[in-house]
Amino acid sequence: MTSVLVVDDEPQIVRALRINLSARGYDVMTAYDGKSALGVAVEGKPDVVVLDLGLPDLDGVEVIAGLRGWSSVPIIVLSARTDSAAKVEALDAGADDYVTKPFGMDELLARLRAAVRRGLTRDVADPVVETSSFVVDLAAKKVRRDGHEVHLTPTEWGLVEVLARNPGRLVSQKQLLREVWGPKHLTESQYLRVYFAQLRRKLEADPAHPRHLVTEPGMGYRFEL
Amino acid sequence: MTSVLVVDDEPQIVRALRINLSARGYDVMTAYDGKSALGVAVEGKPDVVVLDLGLPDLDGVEVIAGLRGWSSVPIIVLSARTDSAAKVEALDAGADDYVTKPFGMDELLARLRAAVRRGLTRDVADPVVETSSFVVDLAAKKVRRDGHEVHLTPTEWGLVEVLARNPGRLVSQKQLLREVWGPKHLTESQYLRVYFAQLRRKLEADPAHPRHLVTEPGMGYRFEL
DNA sequence: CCCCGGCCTCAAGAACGCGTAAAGGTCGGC
DNA sequence: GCCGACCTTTACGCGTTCTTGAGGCCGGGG
Repeated sequence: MTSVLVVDDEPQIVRALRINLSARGYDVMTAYDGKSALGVAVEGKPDVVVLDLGLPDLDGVEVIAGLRGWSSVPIIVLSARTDSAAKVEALDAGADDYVTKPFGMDELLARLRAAVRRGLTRDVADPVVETSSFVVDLAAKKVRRDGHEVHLTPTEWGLVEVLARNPGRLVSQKQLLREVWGPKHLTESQYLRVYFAQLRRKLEADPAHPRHLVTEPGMGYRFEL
Repeated sequence: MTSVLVVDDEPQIVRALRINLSARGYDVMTAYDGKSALGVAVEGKPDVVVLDLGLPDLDGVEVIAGLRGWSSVPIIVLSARTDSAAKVEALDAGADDYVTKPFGMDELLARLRAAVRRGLTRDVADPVVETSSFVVDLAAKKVRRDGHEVHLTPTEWGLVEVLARNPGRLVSQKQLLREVWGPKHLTESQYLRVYFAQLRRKLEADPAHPRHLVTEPGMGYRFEL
């Protein structure tokens, strides 16, 4: 599911976007000021950010810079300012697109699709992730170990998929919970413990000392190749 | 040098763009209709395409489709049509941006820079901050020293993350406490001393004389590269 | 000279998060 | 209605991490 972070201090705009985006199958996160936006972005790893420039706490350019410091997520800027100086500033700070308010929802959605499409083409790398003891085929949704196929339940596969798409990276508990169980179960970290135990029994040579499905206590999990 | 393909059937627009782009160091190619545009694109492999939609021979969407068949080069569409249907159509066909005529040259150039930037950063590595004795990978949340990975606890990582995102800059005690422990612990500067001692033991060659995790007495801490 | 504020170090108990097992609960197929 | 597969929930032992207090060091000011 594609996730969108909407940042705006006007509740009615956030509400309108949430309704429209949710109806089209996007997973919507929201923030009402710049600092919390940065926090949510770190936690949730959205696929695209819709950012209003008139935030109460931080200047829009600062928010863009804060995101660009560590992420290349597409950023679509919303603003009431129509002068080109504002557009140039935002785009040169690292924004991907600039839409002036009032905006047409159709157009925004189209620009959002364009931004997401670009973001995706970046990591359509080889759909097979391989470790020393098992192989994950992301396209076929299959896992093989010693030549034999290992049967995974839907939830187990969901976890493996998210991890295999971020090999070597630390994936936060919240991101796993959001992508596998949905945004309403962000605190059910016990699920993760139960399922990681199962996955290790199925995939690790020594489940008590996992080499590939690694826990980073207090932070998340990591898929080591 | 960055190369731009300008496609428009109005000579004065092509001329204006050629002058402006050349003056800014771009290598400019031109075409006046859709078919030759596709030919020039194949021959010249431009880094970005500026495409007018009102071409004499082909519909704009066809040109976009023709390019997208083999290339993921960024496409910026120019058009006199302001209705959202036209924008949606072009963007969904694979365009990256849509600018309505008449357009401001500053804005077009900024959107062009944004498009080129995206094209370049397509597959760069994770953002890493590097010092002479250790390496911080912000996306993977990893720290390596002498090739070996160093394990950090969540609090330790929180500090390193804030510092690494502000390399060389002085970060006040309050900012560190607020970002790692939250706004209710702004006076617990002892936490910082304890954790900086731990981090120096883990990361510095000579923990008693830190070179990278530097204390600025009475003010805060600084991450020296 | 001594005092004091700010810093570093060390250590120990409390609090937290993890892994594991096993017991309910739900759903669809037979 | 029964059964199996899967998901959710509870409970508990254990290791790690966080917090907290005490003591020592250093430099500036009285």
